[in-house]
Amino acid sequence: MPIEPPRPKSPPLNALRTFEAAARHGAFTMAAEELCVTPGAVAQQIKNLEDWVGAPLFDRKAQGVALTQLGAETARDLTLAFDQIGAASQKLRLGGRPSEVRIAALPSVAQLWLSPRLPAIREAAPDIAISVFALETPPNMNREHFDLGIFYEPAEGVAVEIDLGPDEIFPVSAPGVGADAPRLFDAAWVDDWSQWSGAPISANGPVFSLYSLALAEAAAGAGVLIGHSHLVANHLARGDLIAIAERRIKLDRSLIISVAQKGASAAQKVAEMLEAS
Amino acid sequence: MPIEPPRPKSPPLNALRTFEAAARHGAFTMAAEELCVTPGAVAQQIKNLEDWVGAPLFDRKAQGVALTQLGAETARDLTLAFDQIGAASQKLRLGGRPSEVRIAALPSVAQLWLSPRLPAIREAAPDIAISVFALETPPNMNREHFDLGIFYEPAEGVAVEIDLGPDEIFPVSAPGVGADAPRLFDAAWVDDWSQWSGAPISANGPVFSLYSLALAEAAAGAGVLIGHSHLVANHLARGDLIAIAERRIKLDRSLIISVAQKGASAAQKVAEMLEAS
DNA sequence: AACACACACCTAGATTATCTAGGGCTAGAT
DNA sequence: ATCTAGCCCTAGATAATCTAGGTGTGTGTT
Repeated sequence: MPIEPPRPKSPPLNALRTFEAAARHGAFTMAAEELCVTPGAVAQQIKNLEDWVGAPLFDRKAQGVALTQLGAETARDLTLAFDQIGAASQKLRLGGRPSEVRIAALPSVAQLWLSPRLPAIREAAPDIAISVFALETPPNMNREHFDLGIFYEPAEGVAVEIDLGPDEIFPVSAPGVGADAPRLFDAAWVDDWSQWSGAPISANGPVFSLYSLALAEAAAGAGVLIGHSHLVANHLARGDLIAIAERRIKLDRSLIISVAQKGASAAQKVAEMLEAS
Repeated sequence: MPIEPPRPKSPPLNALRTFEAAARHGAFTMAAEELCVTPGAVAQQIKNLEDWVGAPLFDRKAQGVALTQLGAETARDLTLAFDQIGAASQKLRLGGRPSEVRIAALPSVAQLWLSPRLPAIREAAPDIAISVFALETPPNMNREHFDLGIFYEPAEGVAVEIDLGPDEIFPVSAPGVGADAPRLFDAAWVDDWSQWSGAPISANGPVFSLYSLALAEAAAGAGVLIGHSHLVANHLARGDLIAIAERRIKLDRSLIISVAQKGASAAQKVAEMLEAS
């Protein structure tokens, strides 16, 4: 029997991916967030890779990390390579389920802007299966497999961006609730009141971790909330809420639909229907 | 506390690598060999990936497998991407240990051709650490991390190839051993006698799984062996063995030094020293 | 026609690789 | 001075991956 001599082992693939993410973000914690693991796991993977390489890839600076020269030189190559793998696996997924469209959106956008528009789209294109994922931060479309993103900031690695107009804020409340009612706050947008009034206002009223919760409370007459134009349009149209001041502040950001791939017909179709609605 | 919604999982990286290898070879068994795992493991990984994709990537043909259209379209992209990753991790390894040179060679070549030349090289370049791996088949230099390969066939993914001249075969034996002594055979080259004589000769004498073993036996007077020019040169020069016939057959292959990367200075240096010796 | 062969599939059990949890450290911010 | 953010470490738990051995199906050989 011919003996098969042991071959030297290949580099650990997952460690390379982890390293790439850490290098791109410049911090283990953020890489961990992207990869949905704990920072400790990232540290371990990078240590693995450094052992395999035989040299450090990051300088540990006690306050964050910094790439060594070797690490920086390789990180760019790896980013390109993993982007390519991401694109290839997107292609695979699209090939396997051509009529599935995955939408990533801010939780509030998903619930208050996207959700009301979905029934019409499902009716117009019943063959398209639409999945919605609520995400706090826009995904990197080269890595995470979404077809559409709807956020107030552009996502990374995107083919097409559709601007749905700027975000305007103004106070809203249920009809009959006075301007002296308690101020409601959203945990992610605690500065809304400050931005609208131009003066610092601390969150001394009820705070909600979901904007849609705060909005529901406002509609129930619990107080005054800063409305975001795209998100309160439906309530205003129905009369559940009314604007209680003339002043509207146009924020320096728009609601943006990001389309991951130009060729994906189903996703493109859904994006166009969303834009038109 | 803000809830972190679960994100859809990325594609399994190792499954992609396995798929790429299987697609490149067109067979699970060969992919398994390249990846140093059992064929069952390959089948499982590919099944994993097919489950993730939601569509088959291979048509199982009972005698081997064939790529589906979707599989074929993606395989090329993945090959490029993994080549890029291979290059990047080569770079990492070279950056970490710039003076290490890994040589892959046929076992017989490693022992009979390379080994005698190493002491001089180590002396001429003592700062270079040379590792030698005996491999039955040439590696794909894009994937497995060798700097030099020495085989009778070119390796894949190679930057430079140095031809050391054709392989010539002729019978050799210890001095005083007649042409009527038993014929010795090497398991991997059982056809040597047939090729030299031009007539089929079955392996009816002692067979050795390593050519260097057969050669040692021949030198000890156990019989006549077909000598390969590069591998018996040392024994001929020392007089341990002599050619017992005028007839030399020039085989349609050369001993080739493959250099993985043009830039790798240490590897290039070693290759040049080997060529010159 | 009967046989062995090559190839891939499946399942269960074992083995690794990987992750989480919790505690410690350092430097900059409050 | 204390707090916070970010990274390190270790041990134990979890999940991914591999091996082993048996099955089925075409192909080539006797």
